Amino acid sequence: MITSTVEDYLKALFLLDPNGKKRIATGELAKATNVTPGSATAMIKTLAEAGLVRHRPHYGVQLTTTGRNLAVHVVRRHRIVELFLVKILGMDWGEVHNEAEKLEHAVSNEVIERMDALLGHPTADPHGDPIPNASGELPRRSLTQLSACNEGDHVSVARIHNQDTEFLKFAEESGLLLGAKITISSKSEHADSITLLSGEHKVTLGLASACRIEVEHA
Amino acid sequence: MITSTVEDYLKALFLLDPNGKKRIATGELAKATNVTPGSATAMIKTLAEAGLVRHRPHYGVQLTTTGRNLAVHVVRRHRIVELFLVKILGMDWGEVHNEAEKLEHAVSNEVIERMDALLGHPTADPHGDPIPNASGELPRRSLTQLSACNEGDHVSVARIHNQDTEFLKFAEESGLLLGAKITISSKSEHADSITLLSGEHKVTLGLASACRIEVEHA
DNA sequence: AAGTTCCTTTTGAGTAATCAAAAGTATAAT
DNA sequence: ATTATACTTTTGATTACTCAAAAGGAACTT
Repeated sequence: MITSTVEDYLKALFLLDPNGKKRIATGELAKATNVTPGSATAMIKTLAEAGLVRHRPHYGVQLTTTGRNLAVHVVRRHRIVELFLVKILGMDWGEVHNEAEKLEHAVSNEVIERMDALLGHPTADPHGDPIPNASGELPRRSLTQLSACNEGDHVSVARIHNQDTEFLKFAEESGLLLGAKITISSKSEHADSITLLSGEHKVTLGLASACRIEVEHA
Repeated sequence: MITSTVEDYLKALFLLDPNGKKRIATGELAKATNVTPGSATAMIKTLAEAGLVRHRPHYGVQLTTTGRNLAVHVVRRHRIVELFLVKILGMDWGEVHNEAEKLEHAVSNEVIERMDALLGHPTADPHGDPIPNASGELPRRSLTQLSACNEGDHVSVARIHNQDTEFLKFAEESGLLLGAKITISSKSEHADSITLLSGEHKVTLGLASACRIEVEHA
């Protein structure tokens, strides 16, 4: 039986490495799923027995094709639900992540496909995260991390890689909404910061935050 | 912690006796929740310790005010979700019950209140079952069981008390949809059946089925 | 090569739920 | 008043998780 706990572990593995190339450390998985390393080891064993992951002790773990397929559909459900909550129910994009964490395990395929149709088969959720299609394929976009942009670049915000409600509130107040057109006014590796103009707003971000924002060149 | 299993037991108790007057037998509860009597006994103990039910061994169990309050909100979530699935996502009314069984434990208050508003604060779900309001009060309607109607009565279908997908499909095909205007053409206690006219359709029902349909006099 | 550190795995124990089957209780029937 | 029946409760075991803490393995430093 695929419990919702199992779905959470699979999803975590997928999000830690969407391409399925790396080996994931037990501790990394434990951190991502908010359990102790011992719990992660135990679950990895269960997943390996079910053929959902490959595991070599003290080396690392990796999704199998079956495991990846399940994981990608959990992510699809999560992201469609998020978009649905924002677009149809009018919820705040900062609140919907936690809500979707629960719903992703409860909604059926039928409901997801109907939401998908109602939303016009979207390719990205309210944070700009790509929505896998019904066959489990991820749409490809060529995005750049904001931290990699240079002075004078004109770009638009395409993805905000941070589920923290407080950060999202800050982003919103700074005019860093999805699709916002911004100009890089200065960048300093030494000061570890980047300053940009977004409409009326002048915002300075640390590079650690800036690398969680992805942009599209105009 | 109120687990979704606890919610299911509370909901079952509520549905077995919405007014909270009767004492419910362990076996009845076990049947309603699809567990063995032993499991029900164990859970009753847990619920009693949490102050959600009153229990006297070998006598019966009853919701406390706290328990009833939780239960009524589970029912509210269930029925709003059902209506939402039919009205907004266009699903078949026969399919939505099982879907809602899962979602009732996963949707937050916030989502429910938004769905409620989107639906225009409805008072009944797709089966005609009353939707408790946000304070937990059930709307009152004076309905009659179809089985209690007499020859010549003109009534309209107001509630279908049966969650079985097959029965609902049959009802739909027989023109027994919510709001349908029907005329009782004959009734026989001996034959245990009632015959009615619904538009073009002439339908004969056993009284056992007929008492699961409630109607409103015109 | 030995030691230290960091990470992973194992072990033992707990919680929340389940079932099957044994034991107990209440009611109704003789 | 005893017995039969029908239901309820208890008991013991199982599953799917969880954690804390002990034990083990890999790799880097000296």
